[in-house]
Amino acid sequence: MRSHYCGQLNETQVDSQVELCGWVHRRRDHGGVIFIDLRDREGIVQLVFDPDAPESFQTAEQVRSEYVLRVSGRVRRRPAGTVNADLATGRIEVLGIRLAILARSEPLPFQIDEEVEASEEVRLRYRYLDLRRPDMFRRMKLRVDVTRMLRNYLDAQGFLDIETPFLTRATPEGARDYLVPSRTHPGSFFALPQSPQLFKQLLMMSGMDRYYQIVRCFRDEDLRADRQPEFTQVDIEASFIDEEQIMALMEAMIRELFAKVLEEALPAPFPRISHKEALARYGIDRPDLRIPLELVEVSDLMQDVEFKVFAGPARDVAGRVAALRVPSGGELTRGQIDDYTKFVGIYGARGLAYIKVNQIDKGRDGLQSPILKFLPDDTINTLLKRTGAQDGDLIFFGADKARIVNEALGALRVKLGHDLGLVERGWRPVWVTDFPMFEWDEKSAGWSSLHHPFTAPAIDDIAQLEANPGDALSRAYDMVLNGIEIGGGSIRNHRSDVQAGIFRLLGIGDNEAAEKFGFLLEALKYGCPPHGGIAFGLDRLVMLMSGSASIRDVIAFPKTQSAACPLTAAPAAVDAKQLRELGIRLAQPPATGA
RNA sequence: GGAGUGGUAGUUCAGCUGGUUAGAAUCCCGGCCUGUCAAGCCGGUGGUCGCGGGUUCGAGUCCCGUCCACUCCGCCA
Repeated sequence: MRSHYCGQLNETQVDSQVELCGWVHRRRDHGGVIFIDLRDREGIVQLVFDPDAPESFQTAEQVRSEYVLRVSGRVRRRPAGTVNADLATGRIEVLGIRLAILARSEPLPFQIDEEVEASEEVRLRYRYLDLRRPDMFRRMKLRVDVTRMLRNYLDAQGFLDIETPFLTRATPEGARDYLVPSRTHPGSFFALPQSPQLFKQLLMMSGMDRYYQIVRCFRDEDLRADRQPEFTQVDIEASFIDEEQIMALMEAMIRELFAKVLEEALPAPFPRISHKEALARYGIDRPDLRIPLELVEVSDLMQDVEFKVFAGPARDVAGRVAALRVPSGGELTRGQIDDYTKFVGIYGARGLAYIKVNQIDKGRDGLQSPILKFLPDDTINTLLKRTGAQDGDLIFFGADKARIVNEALGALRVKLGHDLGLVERGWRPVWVTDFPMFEWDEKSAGWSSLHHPFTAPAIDDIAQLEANPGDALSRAYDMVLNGIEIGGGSIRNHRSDVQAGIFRLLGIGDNEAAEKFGFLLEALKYGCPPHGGIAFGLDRLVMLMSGSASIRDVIAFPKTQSAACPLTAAPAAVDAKQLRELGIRLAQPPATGA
């Protein structure tokens, strides 16, 4: 039916007969000559029809946008002066000899490849049309290139692609599960996996040694631009390996990925930063190193100042006072500063103090700020020195609980970086290590895992761990690229006593642990190799690599922010019969509509 | 659960402080046109102003509620 893809044609086919199939991208009817841009996934080529071939010319007159055509014709060089430099096939055209309309098309709800993009709402409703756009095809193709390269790498390293169940059991901790009712066990439910975590660990206990899977995961939590209810992980686990070996293997994989797919060189090795240092310098555990701004610790300078807003948090062990120097920030208007104050309010900050640095060699008189009168000279001098302030700068301050200061100034740092055009070009990967094992959860008044409950602690003395859970570090590591966490993993607990101790610390009683994780604790007793792994967010990785603003743009059929599919109108009510078979009765009648 | 932005022709948008018959571009339809490539020129069709209520002599515009989309906070081991 077809001899070439439209986009593959070039001058080497001149004078040869070709057969093409594709969609009518555009049609230009000059009365006596008709041009049709024929599009397939590989590109666009111009067809020409003239009245010398009356049959095909008459058919071409009927053709409309997005009709599906099959054409036989002769490739020829375009006449002088009519070459289109914007088109890959612009030096040639195909003189149409025979033309068949394979399918007609009604006018589309939106135009393909228009510079004015349709709204995402419309694009998702007609996703199959949206995917016809060359931009979207390129993204899907990039995703294919990425997964192929990752598979090749992992295969070459001896990792085995092994499938794990989608119908599994709900786990306490972690995200809300998507549940699937069991017909054969009325009243019981499967859960869709949040990740294949436990299965991949069990595979290590099975002696598979090295496992990987490119696998769908499900989490019933609220959505974001980089979060979908179903998403894809590159899930990896290996036995008899420590964190150094895993990290070396994985950053080599990502380096090779960027080198082969994007022809971009990533640093070797990736820089590393401890969780503690990341919070201190960037206020966040996934720093975007493209932004040159850093938080500066000034708690020690503010403990005895008159200004209570600073002195209070400075003296509080859980508090923090930090500064953020904005180069040339003196140019910010009062209105802009008000907007940034409003911005940090989102993160719970109650204000945003600042000092304008007009002329640094004039000391106090060269500065401008409502808080200046509260600060003694030596505090000001140390502050200026420590922040490296220069004439024309502005220094923002955050003072509150450390968590609020970090989140507010961390987010402000990123926002300022973008607003002021300070974001460096390129790729800045970083490993974040030395995470705390646990964090205190105010709501449940208990410890919870920062990573997940199967992560090994840096010390394997359970008594020591239980004595000071807040100080314990874990053997977890996150790979962060340009401020986005693209992967995270850890060395796991391979001793049942350590694992059981961690469950106790997390407030999971022995009975509950036995019921929910008994199979894991049991498996740990039968010769579990030391093991660890990592999981990459494939969607986020491809989003970054394609320069997309949302993972929806790299998923063929994504959900909206309310976790619905505009194309299929899922989720939807089901027949009463289906519910009866599952032993389910609805507490509320389904909302009627559609 | 919360904050913000948006919802007007098939599509992308404009519509001021409430005031006549809601506009533009594009798409679509018809006509002209033999070298265009976002072809051009002439003409035409196309509207539940998201939905419901309220204020008013009068609502696309103001108020209340609600739905949808997007961004963010919470949430996401």
